Amino acid sequence: MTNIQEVARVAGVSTATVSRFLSGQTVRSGEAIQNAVRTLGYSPSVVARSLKSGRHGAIGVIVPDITNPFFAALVKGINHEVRASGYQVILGNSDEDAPQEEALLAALTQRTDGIIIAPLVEGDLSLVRLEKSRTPVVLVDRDITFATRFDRVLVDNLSGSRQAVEHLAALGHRAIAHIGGPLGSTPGRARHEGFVAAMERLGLPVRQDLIRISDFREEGGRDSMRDLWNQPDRPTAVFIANNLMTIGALNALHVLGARIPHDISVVGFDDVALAELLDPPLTVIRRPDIEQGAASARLLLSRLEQDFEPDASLSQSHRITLPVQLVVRGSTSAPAHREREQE
Amino acid sequence: MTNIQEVARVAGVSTATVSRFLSGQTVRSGEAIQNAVRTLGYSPSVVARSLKSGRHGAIGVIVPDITNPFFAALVKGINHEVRASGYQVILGNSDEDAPQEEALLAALTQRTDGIIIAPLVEGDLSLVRLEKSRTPVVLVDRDITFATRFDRVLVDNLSGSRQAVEHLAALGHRAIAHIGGPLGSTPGRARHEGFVAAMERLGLPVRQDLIRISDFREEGGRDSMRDLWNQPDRPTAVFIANNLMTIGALNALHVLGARIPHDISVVGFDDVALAELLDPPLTVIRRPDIEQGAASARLLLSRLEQDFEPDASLSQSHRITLPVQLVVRGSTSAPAHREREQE
DNA sequence: TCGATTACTGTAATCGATTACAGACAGAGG
DNA sequence: CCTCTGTCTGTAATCGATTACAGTAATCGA
Repeated sequence: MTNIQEVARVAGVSTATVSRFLSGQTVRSGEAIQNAVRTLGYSPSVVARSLKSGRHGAIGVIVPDITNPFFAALVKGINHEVRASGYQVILGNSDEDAPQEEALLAALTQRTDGIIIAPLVEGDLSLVRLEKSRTPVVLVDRDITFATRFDRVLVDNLSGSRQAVEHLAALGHRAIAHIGGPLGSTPGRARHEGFVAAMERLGLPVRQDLIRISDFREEGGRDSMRDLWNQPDRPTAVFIANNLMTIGALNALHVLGARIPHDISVVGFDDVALAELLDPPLTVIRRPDIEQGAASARLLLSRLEQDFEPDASLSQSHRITLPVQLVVRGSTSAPAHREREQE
Repeated sequence: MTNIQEVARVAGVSTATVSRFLSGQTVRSGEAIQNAVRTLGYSPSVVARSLKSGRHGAIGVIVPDITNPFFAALVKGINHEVRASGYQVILGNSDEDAPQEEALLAALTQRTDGIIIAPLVEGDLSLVRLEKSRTPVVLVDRDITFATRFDRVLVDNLSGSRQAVEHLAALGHRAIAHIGGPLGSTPGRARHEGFVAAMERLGLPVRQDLIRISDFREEGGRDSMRDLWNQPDRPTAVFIANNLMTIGALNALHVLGARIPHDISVVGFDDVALAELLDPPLTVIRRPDIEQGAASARLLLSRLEQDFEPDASLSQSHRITLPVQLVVRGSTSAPAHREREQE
């Protein structure tokens, strides 16, 4: 790799002059430097530059599982927003493993100017440590109360659960089940709370035997669904708190030979690819996934610009909540007549 | 951020001693240094380290579209393999944009020790430039003949096409259509060639009116399928060269009201999520996507280790071809009796 | 007791770019 | 002709870690 000394030598000037020319100042021997740069194929070392300046020209993104279409879409939104700004996006995949997430966090705080993360565990020590540093951080889908320094980009989980329950209730369902995510995580907790609140508001029974708290994974959804189905007093509808568990539940129902929506209506949180081509097409709560990424990126970028004028660093942390939307397809209908016996 | 000087000062030794202690050498005041490191919360700057050493402890991965499940799986496989080695994975998404890919390549060659890439354009100038550098490179899905320095990890496209055609032919199809990818790309070219070769070997007519060369995207698949369907002399089966085009084609057939497999049998290349829950379940050529990522990572890592012993750098570039496998589900069957009229 | 060996330590150069500082030089104004 | 101003330039310090080199002290054997 050619370095700035080489360029200076060839152009017959000092390295300071080359550096100044490259940063846009007018110098006498600009043309000679230009030529030297071209013939040598010189481009400045980003490593040396960031050692001197402390800035990396990159932002870090940490997700638990890049094969989850939601996170892929999130990353796409981030990328799209960051592209014009000249920053690099460095993506880390923690594989849902807390130690690995911590390692990623440590590595990326050293290589980037700011981080977008959907942390696995909300009370994590590494987050506490992170808050003490002055790295700008945007949390996705996590409404952590103690971390007031962090910006947060959420979706309206409560509204999503309410829309799902109201839709099912309007169709005549009373025995509505819920497969939820971990209550230690914001989406798990909020969607569960939203479900319970909506049921109560509509005067429907909140039956603990129809609520399964699972893990946001496909296997968890499968097992919970099988479990619910094998109950003596089966639900006529189920609201499932994320995409992967919905897929698992659909698989379970398929294997069990259940007819959707005749035997059971299904509403999932998060749209899934091919939802329209499924048998039947899946009714879901859809969230603006790409937009959620874009909003996170905008927040982070604005904070990075802000960092240049340090007096503004007192500014409050932002908290954005994006709306979600019920998309009715074929997996929900009025309950079959079996429901009448129960009334 | 505390630096090594600070640690040296607190421990009462020189920076050289601290550095030596941290790299595992035995020093007299190890305990004092240990304490200083702990109380100061010191961790060495990776930026300074890579400026000095020229190594970054990171590998770069560039994909055209992270929301394509194949690339997401590829990245997962890479991550999984790299995890133990202590390297970071830095992922770049070119969004199928050549200038952005080139910018990513330039940025990542500066920040990483080696690159795994599935380039957009095979004859790209930036690839030629890359070959002249001595950055280790692994190409995924691209069998570029001029770039002999690069390792390559491919799948057996020819075999995949053959398996698809033989399956359809065995069911009795003769009017088999093909929706292909760009012939300038290895997968597009090889799958098309494999299709033609298999048809000829079985004595089936290769009808140009049933071949559409498209772009590997969902819209391309949709348009091509609609086009094929609206022909006077429709095919009874179609083999589609990748996942996204298959999804597009399924959408088109859904909108057109075609019944699968009664009206038309469908085989896709690349498995798709939920394939089993589709109506009907989709028959596909499945490739080992995660394994393809893992193999790429192994190749790159071994080359990075090799770099320590420079005499071995003469070693040949590797070329790995992974097998693919036909997965028969419900979207293929014998052609309906309309076929008889044509015979 | 002396020289040789071993085991450790500190000084200072180095990686490549940026930038504070001071010096050089031209042109303007008195 | 002298001084002052403005514009450009080079020298050298700096970012934080690594490491060649030289030096010191302790230990061992003769």
